[in-house]
Amino acid sequence: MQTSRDEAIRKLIKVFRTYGYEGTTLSLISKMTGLGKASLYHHFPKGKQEMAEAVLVHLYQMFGEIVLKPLQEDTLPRDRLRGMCEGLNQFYDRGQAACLIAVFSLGGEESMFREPVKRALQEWVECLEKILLEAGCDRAKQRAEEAVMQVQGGLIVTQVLGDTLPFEKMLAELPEKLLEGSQKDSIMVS
Amino acid sequence: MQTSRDEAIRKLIKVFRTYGYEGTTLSLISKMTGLGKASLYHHFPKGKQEMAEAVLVHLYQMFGEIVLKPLQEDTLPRDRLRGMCEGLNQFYDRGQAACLIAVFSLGGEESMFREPVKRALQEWVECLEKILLEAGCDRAKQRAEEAVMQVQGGLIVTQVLGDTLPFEKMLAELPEKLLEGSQKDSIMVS
DNA sequence: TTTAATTTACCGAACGTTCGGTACAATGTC
DNA sequence: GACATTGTACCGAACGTTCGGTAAATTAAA
Repeated sequence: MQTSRDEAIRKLIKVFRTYGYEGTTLSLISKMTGLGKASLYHHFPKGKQEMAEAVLVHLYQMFGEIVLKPLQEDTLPRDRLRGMCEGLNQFYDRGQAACLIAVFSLGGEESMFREPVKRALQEWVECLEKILLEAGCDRAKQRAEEAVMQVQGGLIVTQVLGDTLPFEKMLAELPEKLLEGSQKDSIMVS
Repeated sequence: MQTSRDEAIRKLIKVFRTYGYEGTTLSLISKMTGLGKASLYHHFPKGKQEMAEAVLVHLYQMFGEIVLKPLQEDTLPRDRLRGMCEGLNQFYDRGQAACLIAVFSLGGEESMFREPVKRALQEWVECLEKILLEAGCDRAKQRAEEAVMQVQGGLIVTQVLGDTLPFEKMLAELPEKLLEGSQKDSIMVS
């Protein structure tokens, strides 16, 4: 049955996000999913690595749906950015859920997730850059990168401090800040 | 004294920064330091945990010296912030070196480094906030938190993309951006 | 000042445990 | 009966840690 695997993946997401790849053990997975080793290896024959890959794919699709999709809508750039920020707040559970891009970036050169993680990050930056160019922003790529930095760092700060407020505040102001000084969407300070 | 404890710590820093706590094995440590396992236990009787703690303490002191100290100088707020950014660029090797605050934030509640890491982050935010208040900034705490987010996220982006440029650009603009709209240190846009 | 005693720094081998992974029989479901 | 799913027992490898012991430096006693 397909549900079982998808259901397992949904639970696996939390484990890998919380403990990282090396910190996630099979017994931990077994405990958190309620599945025995045999069941896990039935659904993921290649073992732990396949589980992590499945989680990565699942989150990648979710990210596209929840965060990137609002950027493709046919509305004002500012509204699209707001849509993305709402998506980010949901996707990262108000900053409480770690980003696998950050978590799986550990391990130096020999990490097996470097490339897909890098591509995902680049895609995000490019999507943002496109909107900012469209809105007439200068240094669009730099702005896009800095927005991604802000979000990634926001996740860390949130988790370390155990407070979701800074993350949500930051997200709320991100669209305005990104468009600051843009030509087609200028802000008049009262 | 052939290999001092401090010398070992200096080499341990890179290992823990690169591989995280769980990803750092004793054999890896042994290889990177050139010390046998028993020698490591001679310098750090409590083992891996003590090594990580020693690294944490060492980096904490270094951070205070290189990053926080410039904030206490007797100059203009903007110059102090510039000093901090120079310190950050050095401390994080242009964004190539991970921050243990982020790396050791993994592991959920049961992580043994949560508290010291949290305190270090709070101290950083408070130092920044003080400067921003002094400079007459509104929402000083929020600005301070967002600056820390920017730096933390910048490290992740740098390491994932393998490009130090975005991090250095971000640092270069951080002081101006932080003081934007402040009363005592306003910026005249030409 | 020689020498004996102690401490310091270091090592590889081995410990018990847990790791990720496998084999296979037993169960459930159609 | 066929096939997906699971529980149990088990594997070699790697984990963090401890062991017994060596070589050299330091200290103490003669």
